[in-house]
Amino acid sequence: MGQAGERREPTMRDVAALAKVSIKTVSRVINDLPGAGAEVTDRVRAAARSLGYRPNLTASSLRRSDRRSATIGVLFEDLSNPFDAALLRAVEDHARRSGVLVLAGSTEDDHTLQRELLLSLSARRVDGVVVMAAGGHQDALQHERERGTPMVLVDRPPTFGGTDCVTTTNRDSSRAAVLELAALGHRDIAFLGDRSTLWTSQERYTGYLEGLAQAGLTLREELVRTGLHGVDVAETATAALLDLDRPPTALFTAQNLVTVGAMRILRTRDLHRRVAVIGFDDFPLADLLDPAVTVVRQDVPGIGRKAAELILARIDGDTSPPVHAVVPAALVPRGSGEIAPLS
Amino acid sequence: MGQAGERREPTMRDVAALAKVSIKTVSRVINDLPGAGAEVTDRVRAAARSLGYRPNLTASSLRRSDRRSATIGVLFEDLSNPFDAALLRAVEDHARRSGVLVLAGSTEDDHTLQRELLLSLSARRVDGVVVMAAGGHQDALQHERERGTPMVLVDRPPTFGGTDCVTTTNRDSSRAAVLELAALGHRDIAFLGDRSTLWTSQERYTGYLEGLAQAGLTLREELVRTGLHGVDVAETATAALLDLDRPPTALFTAQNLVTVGAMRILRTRDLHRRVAVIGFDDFPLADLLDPAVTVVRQDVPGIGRKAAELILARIDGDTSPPVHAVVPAALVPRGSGEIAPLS
DNA sequence: AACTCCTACGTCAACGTTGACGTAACCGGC
DNA sequence: GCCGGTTACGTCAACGTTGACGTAGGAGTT
Repeated sequence: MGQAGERREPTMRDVAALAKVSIKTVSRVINDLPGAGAEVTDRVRAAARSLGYRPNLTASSLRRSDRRSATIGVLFEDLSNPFDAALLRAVEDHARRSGVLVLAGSTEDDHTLQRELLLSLSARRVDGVVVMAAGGHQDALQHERERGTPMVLVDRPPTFGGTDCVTTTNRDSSRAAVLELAALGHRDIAFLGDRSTLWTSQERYTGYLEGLAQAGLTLREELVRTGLHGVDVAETATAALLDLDRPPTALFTAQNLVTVGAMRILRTRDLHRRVAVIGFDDFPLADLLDPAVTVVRQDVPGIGRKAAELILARIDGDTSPPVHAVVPAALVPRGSGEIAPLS
Repeated sequence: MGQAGERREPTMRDVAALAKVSIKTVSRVINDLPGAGAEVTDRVRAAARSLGYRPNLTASSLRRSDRRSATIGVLFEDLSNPFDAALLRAVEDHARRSGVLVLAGSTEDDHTLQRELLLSLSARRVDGVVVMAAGGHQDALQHERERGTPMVLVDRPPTFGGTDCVTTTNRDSSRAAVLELAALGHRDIAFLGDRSTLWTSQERYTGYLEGLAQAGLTLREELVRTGLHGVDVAETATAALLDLDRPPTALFTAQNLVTVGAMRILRTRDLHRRVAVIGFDDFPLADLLDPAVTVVRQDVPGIGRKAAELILARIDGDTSPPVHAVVPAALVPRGSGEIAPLS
């Protein structure tokens, strides 16, 4: 209520007094429930307007039997990451259309923080949560789910049962990317991945292995670099790969920031037109780089929409069996992935 | 609470019954208030844990005299825009450290939507709001502010009084950018701006005019293109500029998406190494483009921190006069802005 | 005319929590 | 043994709203 005024918020009681009706009648009018005459309805509306009455959803949800707060929690790793931000936006859009608002938080892929945020959301009695699970164990998530909180995981599936999730074709699309590179003649294809505690990293790595196998290539362990959290670390790893006696002629970078780091180093070494790159996850301006970056693009709006649909349905009491929705990703050839090896 | 269990949430009453104390004692223990003995405290804690008790912040805030919901609203234009997303993240971080969560929404620069979202936030009794005002009139914002809701505007100042805001050095930095281009010998410097209803666009345009004047250049009206909302429109406008009989040798692009559109067209016309560009707002990968893009970079974390500090202080009852904080932006020379005109 | 039914209200208690206030037990000092 | 003070509880009402239920009056039916 703050510095200006310090007035008490008008309540239904105040409206009732002004309109000379009972508080219950005000409740009926405000909620468009039957049982209020036309003339009384007008009087109540006028009184509410003149007092600047605003319904109190917290009091209402406390008392109502359904207990809805019309609010969901969204916990992603980092809301400033373009992927997370786009996903949040998609979820928010669909939620808003159902009158549901979004409490958003960044978990930093940290269990403790994720747990604290879950508790904070729970204290505010959100109707459900959409979570990008922090890597490693999911104890706090599982506990929250088992309390009955509707939950949808995005990007990464649960390690426990009974919970919906929405992911993309991590493994299949990774395999396809590697086969694409192999088809151009690349035999030394490196894998640069995010922290290997992340399910997506593991899946993409598995896809990489499958791709190599299917192409009849043998894995060179020293071409695999994981645990690359952020652009800086990815740069270092890329530099190290290029310093090998037999450096890779193509890179499969399994996360957007890793792709950026790799491109940056290739650029500084003037190898960007000679070493092929396919990245997982599209990112803004990938098409404007030199060369434009070939990526596996997730359908972010599609994932967000699906996640929103699922959580809203569960909140509405949908008790059908849990769903693992897989939204297909697509290879977007732009140039960097179409560079053939120097023979 | 959803499909699994359908159990009733345990309340303080349940905990009290199990611990064989009064409900008020449970309240004291849960809130770490004095007046509970050591043995009783242990019993209550044990009971709460065994029942899986979770405090109900909505009930608590309804009853408490301070009425805090420990939640603020954040309404930005588009949460998937990198600038907005980074700002949200900065605000969220600082709020969380004070135990405050963030209800986030995108206004799409639409008054109606902004008004609806404000009402939704108000119904949930948020403690305050941080808003990127939609262009044009600010009636709904002003009304909300006058009700006493603590409010901080970011990126754009209020058209009404008594309200804090945080902006950047739009005009000064724009002038500096134009002077930079002029110093290189550019005499035909175009201005490409976002919708001119936006205060930031106007300020940046004013800075552009000041820069021209200070450099002794005359304004060529046909080199000014505004109302460019989004990358596509910016592309069209850039193409039109380049098709002039006497096209500009330098572009000042006054918003990040506009910069992207301009770079894209310069690239397709192979003019990217001949036409200079300075953009307002940094964006991811600006340093990786060819040429790397010289930009005016806002201190986004600084803006977010300041906004969070202000709103939290106001919520805490700070009644000092309203502040217009200006967080300085910096010119980041990377290459595109250092291209001299062909003589 | 007595009846049922419906509409348009009103009254009351309860949602989960906490502020205000009450009280019994105990402590120290004289 | 009495007083004033403190500690550790408990009781009660209230925050703003709504579900359950009550009731008065009118319309329709028999």
